[in-house]
Amino acid sequence: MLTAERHDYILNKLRETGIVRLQELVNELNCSESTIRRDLTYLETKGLLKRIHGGAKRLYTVEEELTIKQKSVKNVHEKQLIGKLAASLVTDQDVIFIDAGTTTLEMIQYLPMKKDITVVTNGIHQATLLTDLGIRTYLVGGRLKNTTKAIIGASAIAQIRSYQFNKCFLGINGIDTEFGFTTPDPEEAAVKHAALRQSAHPFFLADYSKFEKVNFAKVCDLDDATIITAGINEKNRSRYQKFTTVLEAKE
Amino acid sequence: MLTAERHDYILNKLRETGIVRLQELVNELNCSESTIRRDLTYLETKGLLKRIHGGAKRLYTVEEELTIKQKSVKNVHEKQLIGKLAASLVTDQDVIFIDAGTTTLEMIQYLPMKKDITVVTNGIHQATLLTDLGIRTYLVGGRLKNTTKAIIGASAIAQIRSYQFNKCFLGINGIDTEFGFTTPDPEEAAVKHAALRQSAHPFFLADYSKFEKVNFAKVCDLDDATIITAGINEKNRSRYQKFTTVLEAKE
DNA sequence: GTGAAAGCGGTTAATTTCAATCAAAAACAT
DNA sequence: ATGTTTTTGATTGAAATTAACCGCTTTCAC
Repeated sequence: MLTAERHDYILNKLRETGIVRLQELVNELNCSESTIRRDLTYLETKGLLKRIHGGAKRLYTVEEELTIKQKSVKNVHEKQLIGKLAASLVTDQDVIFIDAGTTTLEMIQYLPMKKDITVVTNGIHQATLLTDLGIRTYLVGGRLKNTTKAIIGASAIAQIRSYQFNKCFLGINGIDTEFGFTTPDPEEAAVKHAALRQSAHPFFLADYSKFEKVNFAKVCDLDDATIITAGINEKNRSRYQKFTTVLEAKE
Repeated sequence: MLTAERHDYILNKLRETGIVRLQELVNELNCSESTIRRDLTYLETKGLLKRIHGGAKRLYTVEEELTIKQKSVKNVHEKQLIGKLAASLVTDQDVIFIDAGTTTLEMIQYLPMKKDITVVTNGIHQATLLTDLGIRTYLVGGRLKNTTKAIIGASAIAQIRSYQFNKCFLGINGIDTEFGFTTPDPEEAAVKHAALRQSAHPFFLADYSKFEKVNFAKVCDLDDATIITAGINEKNRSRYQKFTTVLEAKE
């Protein structure tokens, strides 16, 4: 039994049942407790499951319980640096897409210097803030997702397809050399993908915690977009620069 | 039975029934009283439920947030009465449109009793509140108007035209026997008109201060929709009842 | 009121699960 | 074949989880 085989087995079982017991896995996979423990620990560092006493569970439910406000507390400083750098890339006359999410929210406050821009967004909070700042704002229509306050669904994607953007700024949950850019919700991934395809210059905004993580739904490959980050360690910087452009925001 | 499994079970049951009894859980989960007690205590510290004598209940953070938002609004009491009456007109399986504006906002808090409804809205605040209450919500896309946080424009109208509503609930600024329903912004009037045309039963929500007023842009004639109001005086009631149905909300 | 029943929090001891360590086994490169 | 790295399985004491028990408070019927 190969390591990767066990990992697949565990993830598949998790996807079906939502929860797995360590002892069950020991029986079903015919290996020792230690091995399963190691597997679970590894898969947790990759962000693919959540370990619990006696086994592991899918983190989709956990993801839901975190509200936007709780999330926005994390890595605020890095996100502000990223936001500042991202906003500096926007020039006059630009038509840009800004994704829902906490990281992209940070860039909006730095936008007003750019007098004449048009912004399309699928985030409620983004839209509110943008109009408050007097920026010409279009909100994409469609179904509203409760947890992230993002507009998703076929209608949203159809609308995005009818626009052309100079740049788009997307949030992302996981960045991995093998699996590319990933996010937990397939519908959100589809929206991001649509925006990306309509953009001349697509950017992903991601603080250091997003690297070496994999989520359920893939948006695109690493070389399809530029990464804007901050607080990244030396190892990850050199590793990911081989695959795509990595812009690092500093003080 | 793993800890996390029990927690999920408890929270799900709570979400459905609103209240759980400790002894019920002991039977259903096959574990001791102490264990359930510990679970409930833990979940309470996490802010996921409220312990009560004999079990636990769901907590409504949403209602508390409501009271904060309501402060800067005029004629709150009348608007609440109107909102309650309007919500009572919504039945299971309905697909309804709710307009942007403060009056329509009041009706949303009374909606959750209606289990299975779908709501389309052009108001940012409406959309946020609706999803918080767990109602299936679609936001119309288009340009976002700064002052009222309403979505307007050709794209919004085109989207509304692609839906069919059982009912629509619209706010309005002026009601007059001669000029009908009017509002200051022609673009908002156009959105209201579009929603009205797609609805089997259109309603206008208006407190007493809106009668005998005329604004710039006309939405439709008096007999095109039903009026839901409160605090109206005797003279206006008899006058407007000649033209259309007037529902009056009382204590 | 009064007593019985139900519910409460805290303590305890037994059991299960955990992380860390180490040595054997397997895979790999030279 | 030899040495090196990776993977695995067994063992350990520590930590977490559990059911059962205790004395106390609340609730309810009479």
